[in-house]
Amino acid sequence: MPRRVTLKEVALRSGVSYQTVSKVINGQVQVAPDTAARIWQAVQELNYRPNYTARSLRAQRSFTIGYSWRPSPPDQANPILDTFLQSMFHAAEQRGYYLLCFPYHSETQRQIESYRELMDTRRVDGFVLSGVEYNDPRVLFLLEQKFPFVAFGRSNPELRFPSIDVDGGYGLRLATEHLLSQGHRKIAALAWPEESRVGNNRMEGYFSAMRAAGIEPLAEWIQRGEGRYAFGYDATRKLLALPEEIRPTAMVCLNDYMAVGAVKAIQDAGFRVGSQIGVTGFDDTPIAQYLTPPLTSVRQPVWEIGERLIALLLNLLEAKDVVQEWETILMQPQLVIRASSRKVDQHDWISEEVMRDI
Amino acid sequence: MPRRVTLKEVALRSGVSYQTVSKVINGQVQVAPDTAARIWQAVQELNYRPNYTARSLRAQRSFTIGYSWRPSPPDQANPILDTFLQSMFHAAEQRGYYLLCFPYHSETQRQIESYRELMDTRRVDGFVLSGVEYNDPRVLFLLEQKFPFVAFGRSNPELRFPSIDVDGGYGLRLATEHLLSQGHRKIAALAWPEESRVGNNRMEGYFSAMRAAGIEPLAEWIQRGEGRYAFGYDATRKLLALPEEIRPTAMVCLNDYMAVGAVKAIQDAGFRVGSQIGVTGFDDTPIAQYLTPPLTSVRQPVWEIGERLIALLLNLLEAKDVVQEWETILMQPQLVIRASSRKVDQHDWISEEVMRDI
DNA sequence: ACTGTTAATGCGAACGTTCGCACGAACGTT
DNA sequence: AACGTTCGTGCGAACGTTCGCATTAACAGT
Repeated sequence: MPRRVTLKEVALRSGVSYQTVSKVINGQVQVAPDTAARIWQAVQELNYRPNYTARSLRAQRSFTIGYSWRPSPPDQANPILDTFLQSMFHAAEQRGYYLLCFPYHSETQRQIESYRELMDTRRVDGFVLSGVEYNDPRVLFLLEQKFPFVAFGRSNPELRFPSIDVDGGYGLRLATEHLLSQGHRKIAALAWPEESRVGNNRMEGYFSAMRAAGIEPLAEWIQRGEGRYAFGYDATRKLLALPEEIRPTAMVCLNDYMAVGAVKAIQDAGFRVGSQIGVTGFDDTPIAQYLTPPLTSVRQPVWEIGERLIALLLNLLEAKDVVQEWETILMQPQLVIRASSRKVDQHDWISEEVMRDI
Repeated sequence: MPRRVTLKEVALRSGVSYQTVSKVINGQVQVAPDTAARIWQAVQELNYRPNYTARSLRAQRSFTIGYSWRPSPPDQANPILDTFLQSMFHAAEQRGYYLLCFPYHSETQRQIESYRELMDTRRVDGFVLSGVEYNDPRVLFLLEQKFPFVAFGRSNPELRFPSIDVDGGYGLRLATEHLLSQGHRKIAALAWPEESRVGNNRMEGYFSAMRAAGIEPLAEWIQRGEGRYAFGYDATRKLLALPEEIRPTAMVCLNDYMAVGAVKAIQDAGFRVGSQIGVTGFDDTPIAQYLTPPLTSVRQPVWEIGERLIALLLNLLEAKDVVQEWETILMQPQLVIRASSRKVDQHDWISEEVMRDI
């Protein structure tokens, strides 16, 4: 590990004071052309780079952003994590920042302690939050401390902070309208518990699309539970056991895992997914397109969200004075239509799939 | 954003010099009991925390570890990323370190530049690498610069650096032996190109298990290509088109995506997966257990790998003097047996699955 | 009472930057 | 020739720590 080159060494070599070197490098002053040339040459030859720590100490800024997220259970991977992280790294790097990632603690006390530690020791200049919920303790804490942050997701409407969210309602409206267009009228929904902010946003789209089509969803059609495979399977069995006249012929699911469970339950009950019973998921999990049948799902513009979150935060950090009023930026997801929601016959989508692969 | 509390303010409040406060906090000197009490009280009251940047500048260490990884294509998510990152964050936090994550650039020049930037500016004390290959440019660069790092994965045997790898050969041996135990003799392999170091390690397990059973694998059985769904599908069609006497009745796949493609091809060809043709994957992708039939796969001890990598690196950083000779630590994966490789009849595993879900 | 030892604390310097101000030289203006 | 301006450069200080050494006070041993 070669010893570091400092400003003083560059200065010595180019025959000026080290402060002058600093100013030339940062373009803060005009110097004689040959002085500048000597300095730049020395910088090249010695391969000088300013020590980030010293610069931070002086500037009282760390040029670092903190990010932590709730890990997904091992059987239910987060399909957007990789893309989301990379998009933030890229956006940050372009403006000279890096992301510091730190562990997620589930106990509130311990969690807040992590954030406090990083801000009090001045390791980070701001935070990115994700998965915020109603009365999120991190949001309350950071607002109280007046520490800069942005969030992926909304919280209580009265809490004002810069955030970006996917318009989940729009996504579910797309899915519901698509199923309606396939001729379905009795459409069920596999949803999350009522405390879920994200879940409620998405369900609004389902309700509004149904009502716009003149259909009032029955209470029996709304199944709420943990968003997992097992719940999707069980809930769908219940739905299929309803009397013929109110038995759903399609279902929208708030995530892909529930949808996969639903597909399995439908197949086990002897129905055909797509041609008989339509199913849509949410998230467009990587495996969704490889399922049998391929799953229709809602895809979020993840890369763009990451980029815009970082831009938002850095503008906040670098703004001198302005105190803004912040609104949530809503981004529109996209419906990826595959065979699980289309009323084409089974042979049809199989050959299509085969053709694409050959 | 409340202004920071410094050592001097604590000193003022407790009536000693700020240097003494520093020493007491770091436990470097013995002081009179009441002095210590006054200092600790002031620390409490003012909620003092040492400025990390100043400490780093003085210590010439950043207490930060850099990590970057090749992003997975959006249709083929990395199933272990979340767990791997969290395990490293936790291990690092316990010893007062954090992880700085930075973008992955595919052009070698640009990529090395990222590493150089972080080490030259002293932003990180060391790196974690993953997915290293033969003659990995990052490895060569860091070795040449004598900059501390550890790696997840092996490179050329003559390059010595601390690393941990999964014994992929062992994993494939387990899978192959399991298929042999189910009565299969003609077992094919869906593999990566010959340049793949990881692929070759895994294939050794296949070859050794086959030969130990007295079977010399036919060249036709080894299909090499990109580890994706489409390749798995195509390669399996070719395998199934072989003449009856050498047509494989089972196949091991070097990852789950190829295995999913293989399953589809087998089903399209009218065979039953599991009871007729056995399939195993690798990685235990989260969705593997929800497929039809559930996929037998090889699971890596990801959490432990992350923890041990960090421990290895921190020991390296904090070791005063010792120059060690480093060997690769091999960790053993685990075979998760599901219906895709078992010769039970179809009804059998369906009811088993249903029972678990109810 | 004087010295030697130990315990408790203070002081100055350093880590590598950036920033504001001052200083001298060169230049054009009256 | 004297005077303001501009240009190019240097100097001292500061950011908040930690570290080694110096200093003082207290105390025991002769």
